[in-house]
Amino acid sequence: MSENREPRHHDTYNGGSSMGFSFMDLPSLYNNNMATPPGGSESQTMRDPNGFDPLQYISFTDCLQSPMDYSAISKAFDLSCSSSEVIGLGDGGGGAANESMESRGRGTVPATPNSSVSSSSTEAVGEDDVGRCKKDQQGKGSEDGTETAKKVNKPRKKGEKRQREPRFAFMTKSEVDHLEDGYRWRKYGQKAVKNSPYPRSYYRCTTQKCSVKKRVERSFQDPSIVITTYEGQHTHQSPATLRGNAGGMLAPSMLSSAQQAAPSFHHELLMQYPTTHTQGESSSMYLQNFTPHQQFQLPDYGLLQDVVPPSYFPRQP
DNA sequence: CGCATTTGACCCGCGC
DNA sequence: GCGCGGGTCAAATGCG
Repeated sequence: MSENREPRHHDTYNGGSSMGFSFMDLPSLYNNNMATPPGGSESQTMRDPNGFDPLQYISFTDCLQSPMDYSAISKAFDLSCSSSEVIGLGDGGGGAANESMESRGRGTVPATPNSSVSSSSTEAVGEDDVGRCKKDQQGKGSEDGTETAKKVNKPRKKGEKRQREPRFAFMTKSEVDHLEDGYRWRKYGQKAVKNSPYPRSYYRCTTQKCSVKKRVERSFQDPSIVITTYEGQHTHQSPATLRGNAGGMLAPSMLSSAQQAAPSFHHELLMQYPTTHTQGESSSMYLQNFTPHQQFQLPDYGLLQDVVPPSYFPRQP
């Protein structure tokens, strides 16, 4: 079927400003609007009058490149936040994160290189596949034929919670849902998102042994914004990188120039925030002081609320 | 023909 | 315990 499978709803683009601002607008955006974190008395971190250094922003391809190292990411964020708006919070394990956000004076960003993964992943990496093995087992187990009704049944050990890989989410302003990041992805699912007209798509890296997944969702508040959440770490190099950046992929090294020229890169990275998300509790690193531009005020944040605590979004009166 | 996408069904965790 | 929502599977289908 060639019907446009992606409910793009161009008509709902909030006309004025689709593609209205770019990378370079971010700093001013922050400086202007992010002074008062919701729920917080006031912020202090965001002064960077002219200090926006694009190079301090890592691209998502950066993050995904090769053995993605979340500690590196956290460092990168450390960089960013020291100069502006993104703050990595030491995880502290689950619920502590929220608390620490509220209570702890920010600005001190504990460089906790391990924190992003420490809390949850002992075996998570590379083994998302609690589900995979289940399939094997199921395949063998269901040979008696009694399983017809249950296609998916997961012999997961009791008491063993599904392990979540560290997640890393980005907001990009893009016309296309599926951002070209140099890796090959296979779509394995799509779900309607509650309170949103836009579906969420689920992708998995097609490379063997690589269990990285990503979710792509369009903000219904601002349809021009795509929220991409990566989960897991690539165990390989980006195919596009290996091919010498063929295919129009944006290599990390190209980012800075991309910021200036945005060549064929039709999405603009607006925001990124790493997170480890362990089933039900966001933790570790949050975007802080994220007082979005009007455009980002999302009553229902979809994926965002998954990775960013609600208190980080402005409440609408 | 092989690979990617679509889509309905199913499982799981969580809140009530 | 039940219902809901999120996440995943896999058969069917489409496409190059």
